[in-house]
Amino acid sequence: MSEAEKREYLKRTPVFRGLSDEELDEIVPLLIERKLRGNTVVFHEGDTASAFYLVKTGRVKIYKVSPDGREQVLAILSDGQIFGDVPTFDGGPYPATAETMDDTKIFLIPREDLLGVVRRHPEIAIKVIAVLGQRLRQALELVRDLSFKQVPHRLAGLLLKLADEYGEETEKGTLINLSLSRQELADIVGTSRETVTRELKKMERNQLLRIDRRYITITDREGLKRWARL
Amino acid sequence: MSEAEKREYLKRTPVFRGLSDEELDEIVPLLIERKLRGNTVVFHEGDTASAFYLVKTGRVKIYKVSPDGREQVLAILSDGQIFGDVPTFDGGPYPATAETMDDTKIFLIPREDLLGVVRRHPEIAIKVIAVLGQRLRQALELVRDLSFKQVPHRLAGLLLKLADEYGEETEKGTLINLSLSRQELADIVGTSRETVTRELKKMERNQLLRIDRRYITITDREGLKRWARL
DNA sequence: GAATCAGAGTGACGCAAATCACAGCCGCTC
DNA sequence: GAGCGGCTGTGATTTGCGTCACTCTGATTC
Repeated sequence: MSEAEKREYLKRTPVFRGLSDEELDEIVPLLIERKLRGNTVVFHEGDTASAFYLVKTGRVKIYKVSPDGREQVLAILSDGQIFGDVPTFDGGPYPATAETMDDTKIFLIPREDLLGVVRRHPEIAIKVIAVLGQRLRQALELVRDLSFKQVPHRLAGLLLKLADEYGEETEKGTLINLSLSRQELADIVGTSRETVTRELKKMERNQLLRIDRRYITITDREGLKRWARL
Repeated sequence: MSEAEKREYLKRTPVFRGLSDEELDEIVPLLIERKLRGNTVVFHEGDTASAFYLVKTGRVKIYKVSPDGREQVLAILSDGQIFGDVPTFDGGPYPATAETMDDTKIFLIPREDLLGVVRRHPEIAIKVIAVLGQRLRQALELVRDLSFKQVPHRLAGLLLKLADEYGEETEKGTLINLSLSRQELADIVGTSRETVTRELKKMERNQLLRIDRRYITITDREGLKRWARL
């Protein structure tokens, strides 16, 4: 990938957006490109931070694991999104595990290099604050959902969010263009595979959506919103 | 409160710690002191941020409310701790409600004033990042607990945390020197009042602690840790 | 086309914890 | 001291959902 392309890429990124070309030229040489197969762990929760990551192509999931192996997904990241930011800046361990979901291209910037850049351009710190604030809001929304909403509502809410982010309009309704297994849906919502199956069926029976294998088409968005109690 | 006292106070605060006296002198005049009775709402979730707060005396709880009035407490803050930071820096609405638990003295700094200070002293931004990182880790721990642990373990974990933060050693064990009602404990752990009662009794029966009204003394810390599956 | 295997659907069952419904129990004030 | 209102403790009941134990489906490989 050429320098110029990398620069263009950085401009689409939440932390480096809005920097001048000269500033970006300082960052570009720090980018290290990596290709990863699907289901590759980038780092484990608890590892000490060595780098800051950016997703180029493919999807990366960030999750916590319970002692008995259950997963709670915190975020699924794709093009232009960053991860491993918190530990890079505060020096602590990664608070969750990061794993690729498909074949993926990522960039990484070694921690020390990035800290140098931020020291030289403190205005980046303001952007970082914005990103962390965003993350924190997200995390608190998850807390609210886990604490107050029951599974069917959380699931419906997830589908609506996925439709917004990855939806594609068809004559039947909004097709969620993101191939997730029942287990993956369960890990996001915080429930079991079986319950996802059952609740999806229930929604289908209520004419809210249509299921075809892994593809879900939302046919009644308003109804689904009511179902989600949103 | 005198200027000098305010300066000393700021030095004990996570964001302003480590600043020079001259820098602090710039901040001191921005501090506005407020006395609040117990159970006073400082701001509601969703309000647009007008200021940044610091706790002087008393306790402030930060929490989310469900549509039917249940509360999930995110943090209980006391001397020297700050709140309302995220929205102050990213300009969004407050992500949760803040309410005093007793008669309280707080300081506030209007948003615009604080942003001015940070613009003039970008090194504060680094501190802010550290605080947000800390908050985010905390929030993710809460997610983990809600998602993976069941109520008895969460409750035991809370007691251990309270013992660390507010504990006082006695000959009987560690007395938790913080008067919380069953309902408040329930709101922190994310359960019901009745369940807290029952689970506390269960721990008392198992010789892990002693209950005297609102005062809990932990008599077997190791046992309690095992109970918490920590 | 048989064999294999991961993912998906389904029913039965059990259990943690919420909810409901009361009955004490302090600390108030009048 | 009677009455009152906010916290507690307690049993009975309900329920949401996880778990278990299968079967079924549709790819993939031989």
